[in-house]
Amino acid sequence: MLAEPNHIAETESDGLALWCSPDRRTQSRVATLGASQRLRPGQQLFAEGDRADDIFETVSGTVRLYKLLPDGRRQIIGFLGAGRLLGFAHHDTYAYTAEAVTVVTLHRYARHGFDRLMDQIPGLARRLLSAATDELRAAQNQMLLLGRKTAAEKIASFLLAMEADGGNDEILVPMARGDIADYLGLTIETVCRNLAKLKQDEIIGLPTPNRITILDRERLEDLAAGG
Amino acid sequence: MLAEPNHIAETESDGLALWCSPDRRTQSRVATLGASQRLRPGQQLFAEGDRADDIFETVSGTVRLYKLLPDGRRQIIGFLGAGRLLGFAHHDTYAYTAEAVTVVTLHRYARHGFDRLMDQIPGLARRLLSAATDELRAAQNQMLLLGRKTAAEKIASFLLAMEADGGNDEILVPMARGDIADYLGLTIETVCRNLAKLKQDEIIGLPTPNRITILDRERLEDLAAGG
DNA sequence: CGTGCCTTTGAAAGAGCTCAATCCTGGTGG
DNA sequence: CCACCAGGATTGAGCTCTTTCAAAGGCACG
Repeated sequence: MLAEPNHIAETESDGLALWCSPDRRTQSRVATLGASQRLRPGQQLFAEGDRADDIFETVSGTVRLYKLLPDGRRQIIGFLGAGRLLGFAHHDTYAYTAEAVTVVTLHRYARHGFDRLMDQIPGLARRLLSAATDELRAAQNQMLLLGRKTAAEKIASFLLAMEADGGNDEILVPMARGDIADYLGLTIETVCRNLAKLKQDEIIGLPTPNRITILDRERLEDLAAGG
Repeated sequence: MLAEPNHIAETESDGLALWCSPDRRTQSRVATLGASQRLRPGQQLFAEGDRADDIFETVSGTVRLYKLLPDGRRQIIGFLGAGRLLGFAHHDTYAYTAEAVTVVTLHRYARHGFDRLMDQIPGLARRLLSAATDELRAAQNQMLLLGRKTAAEKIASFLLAMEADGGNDEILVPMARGDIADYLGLTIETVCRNLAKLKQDEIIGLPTPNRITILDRERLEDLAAGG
């Protein structure tokens, strides 16, 4: 997956965080490659199998990445908040579909120009490698979750991973229950039931479907780890 | 995960495939960093949480990478055949445990020397990025498998992914049933039962537990895709 | 103030798991 | 050379967790 669901807040990003070089000339070279874009909820950035001509950087909003089986079963690979890169398959087609969850603003860069940049800017490839390594680690954690955690453990892990913003114990959940289910390898009903259970046990509060408060972090962390 | 289980044959690799540069001076610089090593089945290369001081390259044999939950549940992240890199977390500790499945020979490189190389050899970081991107794609496929495929579909997908060697329809399975189960998010018994079912349906042959022949590739592929 | 979508809750069904017994095979020792 | 043993593989039976199918609730939007 391309993201652990950290940093999914609705904050703005000034962009180009990954390749903002100390060199000012480089910056402008990057900037001229990009075009800004705005998407409504549900709109696609690209679909699995499309020719991968562009690379994207999110500026605000939340994006979901997913793969489908022929019969329509869906696995969400990751959610991306502000300031993340996507579309970075070095092959010729995208390996997954990317859609806006909320209103999304982003930059689009032509891949061929980007390739050139990698040769010209020393350290860029290395910084991207570092980012890819992080995503790989997140993907491995998600494999552990999908393969070996129970529904309750998955939900607890998800909530803790989503919680990365305000510092208080308030989690803003931009995506619908169906997205959470397809991210955790569950059904909508199982997600609902487990959230209801957590609420009933007074581990979380659920003022609205999209706002969750952590009431007992310790027990939530125990659950997430499989305690 | 670090690998789709292609290239798991017992073949030898001449090593350093990823950074064998056209520049001969570079080659020797790399070579002097490395030390050879031989492990018996079950021996560890490193454990999750160890200080990540070294990077490894497999030469022959099969390695398993896995993560554990506190109570012992295990998720195998990937199997590595000959000529693969591992230990390449750019953080200070390994994110998973690596163990020999078969007898394994490998090279060990000091990370700090490797970091220097990345700055000195143009294109090395970029080649590694390309490798990391491939592994990411494999990890995403595995997330789809773990989160959304049935047991039968998982087994079929696994067999097809393992089949990458001889060109004939013979699959050599170096790992035990328990490893397969922990790779697919199943139990040993479910793996056995589904293999037995495939055999009974004359889709595969099972002359010994570690040798599987594909009798009806078409039906196997249908199964793997969720048909 | 409908209408439709998302969420929540209930009841029944089923896929995969657990527990347990048996089978097979390769390595050992007599 | 052959019987014995240990560990992995296989098979069986019952059970559990999650899913499936179904029916309300609730909220936003027109």
